[in-house]
Amino acid sequence: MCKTFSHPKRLELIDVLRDREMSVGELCQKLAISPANLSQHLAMMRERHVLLSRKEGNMVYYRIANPKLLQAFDLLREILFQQLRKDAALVPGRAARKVR
Amino acid sequence: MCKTFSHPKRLELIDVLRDREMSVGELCQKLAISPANLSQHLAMMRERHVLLSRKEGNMVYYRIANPKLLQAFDLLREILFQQLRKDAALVPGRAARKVR
DNA sequence: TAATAACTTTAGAATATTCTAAAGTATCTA
DNA sequence: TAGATACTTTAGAATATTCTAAAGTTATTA
Repeated sequence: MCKTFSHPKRLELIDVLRDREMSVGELCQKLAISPANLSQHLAMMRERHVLLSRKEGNMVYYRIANPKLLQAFDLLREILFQQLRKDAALVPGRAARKVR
Repeated sequence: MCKTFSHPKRLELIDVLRDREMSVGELCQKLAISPANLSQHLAMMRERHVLLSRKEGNMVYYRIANPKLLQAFDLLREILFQQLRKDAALVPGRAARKVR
């Protein structure tokens, strides 16, 4: 499952699907990626139960399978921001500036 | 940072370091992996601020940099177990058995 | 101070992932 | 029903990751 998170476009995918499901066409535009390549990423995330898909007529809609995934990602994001604040504090010219 | 999680030995590393720091030698035994290879994984995780290291005499001790990482992993683990329960419920012969 | 122990680094071979282009499958519309 | 739309699949080339073996550090011990 964690392999699903090791590609920037796939992380973007999770972020973009955070609030609502989207069709492959929409995702294709948002991510600026070829349909074939997008479809491969989507298939892989679906097989690993990270995304769910639903077909409606001509179009296929994808959504995040489990809301806990978003909770986990919010925690990881917090870690990242904490780290960025620490790193910024170490840059001499900006040591005094509080990054909030 | 998420690339850090895309290799089974690195996930094992996080799991093994959950409760306490460990020396490279100890980790090498626990994970059954060559020192050189382990050192590469450790270096990569340290550079990405997932692990911290501390040198004491001859030995180097590694630990998890941020406890929130463990929270995030517990959430992912829950997702995985929820999924396993769903999958088990779909196997005909075991449909009636409650997996708890 | 020479030898050893505990790690790390480097280079390159082995392996895995990712992307592109072309062909394929449903579904819809004129 | 022919063509178009929306997406998927396949094959293989391009790229990235991982591992192994050998050499390199640093600290300890005889």
